[in-house]
Amino acid sequence: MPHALPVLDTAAASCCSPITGGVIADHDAAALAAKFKAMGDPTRVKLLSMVAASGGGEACVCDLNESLDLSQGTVSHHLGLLVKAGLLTRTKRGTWSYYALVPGALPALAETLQV
Amino acid sequence: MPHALPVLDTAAASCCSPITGGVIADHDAAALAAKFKAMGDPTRVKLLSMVAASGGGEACVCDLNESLDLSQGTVSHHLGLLVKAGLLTRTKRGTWSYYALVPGALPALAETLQV
DNA sequence: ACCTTTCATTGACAATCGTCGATGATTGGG
DNA sequence: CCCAATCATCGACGATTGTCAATGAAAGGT
Repeated sequence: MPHALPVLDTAAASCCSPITGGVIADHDAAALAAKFKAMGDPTRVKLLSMVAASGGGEACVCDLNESLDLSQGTVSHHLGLLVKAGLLTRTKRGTWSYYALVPGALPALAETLQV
Repeated sequence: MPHALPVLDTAAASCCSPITGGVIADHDAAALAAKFKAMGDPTRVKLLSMVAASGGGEACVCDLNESLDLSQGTVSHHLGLLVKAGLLTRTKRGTWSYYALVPGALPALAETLQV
């Protein structure tokens, strides 16, 4: 390739190593960020942990509420965010609401962090 | 166990399955949430991806800047947040700044998401 | 010595977030 | 039929966030 632009060439050589590939697409970056954002709050991390650790993989709001020292409305709000992010599911049985992990959601996220 | 409190017992049986254990401690929840929060923005996810995909594991700001359609100051701000969160390191060489992944930081996070 | 380049930092602004109290919607029981 | 319990939703508030334009700091080249 004759007539390459020498100015650009030397500039690149002196400073920048090109991004070699594997850079995430905009759409995927947004989707990933949305899930991480949902986990970017201590209360929601604790909620996920409680649900994951609860027997049968399900937890009732009455459990989650009383061990969090937050108003009931606030806890409900956090749970709603986790559902909207695709990390939890909500099932109403009678008067009670039960939350469970979306199967595979957290492992799928973990995958994106592996080398 | 005689003399268990029947009211509490039946209440628990009708509603709540107890958190069986393994619930994350407050301090750990906060630490985890801080890292996830740092990844809870599309721009920062792309930055991490670019650094991870760059040759030699290092990326210069001049690279990162020009492919992001954001002001230089904004990109620098995001990079600073990722450094503060313990996900990236910054090394100045001459006029240029190079960012690299903190070794093991992302795999450690991935570990916390595994079943 | 000056000027340019590279990058971090500051100040400012709108937008979003976490929280609460209060209200609303369902369900179950007397 | 009404009442109590469970939980979601709403309105409001202070605090934090993402962004930019502008400025500051340090290094290199001429």
